[in-house]
Amino acid sequence: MRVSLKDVAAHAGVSIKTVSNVVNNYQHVTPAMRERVQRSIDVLGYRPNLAARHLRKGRTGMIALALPELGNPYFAELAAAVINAAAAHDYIVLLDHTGGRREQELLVSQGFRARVIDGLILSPIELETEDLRDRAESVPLVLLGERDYDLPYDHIAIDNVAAARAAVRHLIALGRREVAFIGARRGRSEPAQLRVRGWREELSAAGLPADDGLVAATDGWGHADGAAAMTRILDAGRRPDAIFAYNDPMAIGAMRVLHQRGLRVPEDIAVVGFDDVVEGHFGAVSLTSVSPDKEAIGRLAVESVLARLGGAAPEPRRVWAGYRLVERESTLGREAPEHGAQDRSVGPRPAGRPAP
Amino acid sequence: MRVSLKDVAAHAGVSIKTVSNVVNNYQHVTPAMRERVQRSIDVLGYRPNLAARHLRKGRTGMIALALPELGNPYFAELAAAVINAAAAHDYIVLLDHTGGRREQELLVSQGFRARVIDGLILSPIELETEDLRDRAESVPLVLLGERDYDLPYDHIAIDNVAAARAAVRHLIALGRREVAFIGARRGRSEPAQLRVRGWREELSAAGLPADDGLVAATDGWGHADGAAAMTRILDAGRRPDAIFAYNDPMAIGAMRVLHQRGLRVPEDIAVVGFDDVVEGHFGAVSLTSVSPDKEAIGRLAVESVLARLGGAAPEPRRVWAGYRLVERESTLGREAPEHGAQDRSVGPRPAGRPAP
DNA sequence: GGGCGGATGTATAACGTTGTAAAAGCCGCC
DNA sequence: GGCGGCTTTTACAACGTTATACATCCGCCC
Repeated sequence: MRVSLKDVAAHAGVSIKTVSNVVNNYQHVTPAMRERVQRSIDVLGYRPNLAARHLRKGRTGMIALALPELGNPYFAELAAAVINAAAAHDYIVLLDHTGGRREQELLVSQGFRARVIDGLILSPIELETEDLRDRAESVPLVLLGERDYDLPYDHIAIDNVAAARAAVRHLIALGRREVAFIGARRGRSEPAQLRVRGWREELSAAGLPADDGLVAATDGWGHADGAAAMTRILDAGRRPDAIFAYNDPMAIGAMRVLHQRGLRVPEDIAVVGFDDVVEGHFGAVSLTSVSPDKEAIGRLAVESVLARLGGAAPEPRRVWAGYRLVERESTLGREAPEHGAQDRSVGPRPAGRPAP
Repeated sequence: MRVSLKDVAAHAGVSIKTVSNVVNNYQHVTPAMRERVQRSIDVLGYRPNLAARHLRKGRTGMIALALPELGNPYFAELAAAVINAAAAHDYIVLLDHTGGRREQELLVSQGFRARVIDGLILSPIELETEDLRDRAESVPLVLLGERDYDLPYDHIAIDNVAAARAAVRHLIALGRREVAFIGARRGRSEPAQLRVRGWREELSAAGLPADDGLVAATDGWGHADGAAAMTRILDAGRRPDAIFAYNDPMAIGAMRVLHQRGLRVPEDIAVVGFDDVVEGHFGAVSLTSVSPDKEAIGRLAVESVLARLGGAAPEPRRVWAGYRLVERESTLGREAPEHGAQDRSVGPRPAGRPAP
């Protein structure tokens, strides 16, 4: 059986609490005593029982991170960032995936999946404001991502409208005049709304068309959805000279269709994605993309959750992490594609802390 | 504060244990009593404290899954499979990433990262047999992946040698005569060894060259490593007519280099990857790949861990999950690339349970 | 030398749950 | 009516930890 404080105490000939004091680095322990106890700890191979500690302290040392899906590399990279940030605070992350389904998101937000957690970081897709309004759950919640809620929860995101505008501005600066948007989700009120808005605003500001025929709604947000949307646009007879996609997988799916139709990227059609996932760096044509500062998002999310532990209730705040537009071959201007070229950054890097 | 069994008991006018019995669906509770207690539970909104339950029962209901990295979509998809399989047994998964570094893997295998778990599923990269031999940790361990250990732990994997042979056989059947291997890790004894062996065996069996000049060792296993390896092969003056890569990201990195050098896939060089990640389906040239049955691997891993809980110690076993070779454009034969073509399966689907 | 205060160690009671054993209630039967 | 055998409920003791309050020790000052 596992060795407990009691065993160590017996072995060292001291009280249980003294051992506990050593384990917890309590200040008033003589060096001699500390060493003596430590020796017993080492000999017996004592390791604290976290369940007991949790019970006693009322905290578990774990936070949950609920993402739509792990298959999307953006979320996988984000998860890695959160895990690292949490580890820096001696916190463990419990990962959950909702599939972006409202039902699952609701379940998670109400704590049914994991009732062992001190806090929850949730990246919702379909969840509506009302779903969260009557959340009868005391576990602190921090929201992530593009959805825009008017609710008393911390929300970490990049400025999606500004980022989308930067992407479209870049396309316009290249001389593109007909910029299609791929990926506003079909039949949903909110998601992708901010990126569509940025797209529309920037085009309007430049006096360019932003009609509905240029927006391709989709059911999901994967490669296949991007490919389907691109197919639909072309089959409808439109020939945009630029694409702005909701995320990188959709952009990549769209580029495959363009390739198959014999359209050249970027000569015939320039493409910009969103998320800057590694996959986009290594296609036959590398992908220009909006690159959110994932490290910052992860760090800020963890800090926000932890700041609300133990009943502390700071004013809810919206935190903006940084982003930048990374230009690659899919939007190259006149110059020939150059292998090994440095990434160039463009556009604002607002709020949050500066990226490393 | 949160409501406990005691509060419910007081509210319902019964003993604590009776409430506990209701919560746990204990058999001998009269319907009347059950309803009365249930009503109090509902009114007060009672939810069990898992920390206390864990302390009492000695189990936590959590298993850890330690993977090299989440950024690789194969591992992300595998993680999703494990999470689902665990959920089916009311188990929660705690995800950890080791970066494939021996030090981290050692730490995880010895339970230093998370000491709250009932079991551990570990996918090692650098860990050596000796590292595990003197593991002084009572938490059940199940191994995943290509490494081949002679140790008393369950090991879930596909038959890497056979799978590699199937991939190379496919290339040979297409008439390819010079098949390079990308991705044997540099300076390591074991990893990728099985896939290299399968590659070598199949080539030898066909009387084709399998010399060291056709093997490109790499430091990592990402896109960039694949690209670098491909560059090195070409710069060394070799002109293989086929590539077998350790995994899909490396294959994709290699294909980008081929594209930049003006070599056509599959006409000049056919490419086969390993893992069948979604990303490979949507490149300009879609990627033929060995597709392990990730669902089965996840399910088998969870079942193996859970079977060892509570001191049960079944005979250690090696379990083989199924796989198949999915042909796509990167190895198309004479036919022109055909959009929307059905995936074709080739090769064995051994052991494990059949895939759905 | 008695008292005082800070530093150090200890006994005990929680935290919320479940297993054990015993008590209480119920039934039919002699 | 009492008794055995069942079902249902209860009391109590763990599980391993930490917080609280108290006991002890030491040196120091008046």
